[in-house]
Amino acid sequence: MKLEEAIQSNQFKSPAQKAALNILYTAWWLRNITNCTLKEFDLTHEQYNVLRILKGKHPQPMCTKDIASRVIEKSSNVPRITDRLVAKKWIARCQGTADRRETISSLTPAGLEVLAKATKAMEASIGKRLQLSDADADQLNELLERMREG
Amino acid sequence: MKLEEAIQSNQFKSPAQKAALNILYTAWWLRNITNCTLKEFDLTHEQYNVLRILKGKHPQPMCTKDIASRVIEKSSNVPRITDRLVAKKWIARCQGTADRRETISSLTPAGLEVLAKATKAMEASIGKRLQLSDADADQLNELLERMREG
DNA sequence: AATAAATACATGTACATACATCTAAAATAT
DNA sequence: ATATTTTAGATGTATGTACATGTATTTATT
Repeated sequence: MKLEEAIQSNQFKSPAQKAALNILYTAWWLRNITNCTLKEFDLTHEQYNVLRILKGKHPQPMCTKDIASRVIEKSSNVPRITDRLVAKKWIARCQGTADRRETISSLTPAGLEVLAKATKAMEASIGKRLQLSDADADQLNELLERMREG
Repeated sequence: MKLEEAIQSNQFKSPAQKAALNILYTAWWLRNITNCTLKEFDLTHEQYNVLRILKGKHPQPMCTKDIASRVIEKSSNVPRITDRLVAKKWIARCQGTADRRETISSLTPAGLEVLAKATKAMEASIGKRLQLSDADADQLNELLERMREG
């Protein structure tokens, strides 16, 4: 859907302002697709992201600060997201031994399993909905990074 | 900041997957700038957006459904956002007369005033932080819309 | 060693999202 | 005219964001 249709407006102050709205709308569109896909696994977009981050170091555990440095939304409250993953027994948490201020999290076997299933579903759904050639994606990445240079 | 630095990772499955993460991160970056700018006006990004939508029809009022059709995040709970704007006396609400199911909102003079000040601050802050030529912005808009075609 | 500063993270609050359910009113069907 | 369906939006709950503050622990200072 065109942005103009999506937000019922075609009055933009500049191409850059339209691009800003377009990015915000596209981010919502992406989150919506992923949340729909993840719902059957009782996972939210953010919880899935934390599981993926933990997978990146698995079988090594990670402290909360390291997880936080890898999440996309930098104001995420990681302790609360991990609370919910602990409640579902997908991660295990304990106090750090070297530094006892740290809280150490690691994937459980059940966590690994749900992550594998969810990732498979995500790839199928993203592969279907997100039609973008490698060349276009590269160009998009370059423009986004140029935008944030300011 | 490059995406790789921002999320401490350079392991992307494809350019398209990187683009998806890049859009989510850039959306957070944009919301962060706007929230910082709007804070001195006691406005959030979403409240500001609703004020702007109302301005588009002002001095005509709008019903909740029409506002909802214009917001960027399509799962926004518009009645609750307008609740807060009413509490700050920036919009006035009443029941519709032609269709009594509708709730009609309109900007108050104080709402118009805060919106004008906030818009000025937003333009200054966006103008400074968002360096993107018209040609780049046009290309970005085209790529984002192509991405959502799927 | 004792004190001060910095760090890791838990916790509290206000606001927003995502989604389900409820109520009143309008539109439609019978 | 009455009953049914649809629509507008209010409301409830769980989750997440944004940000401030509190607490335990470690590091740095004196």
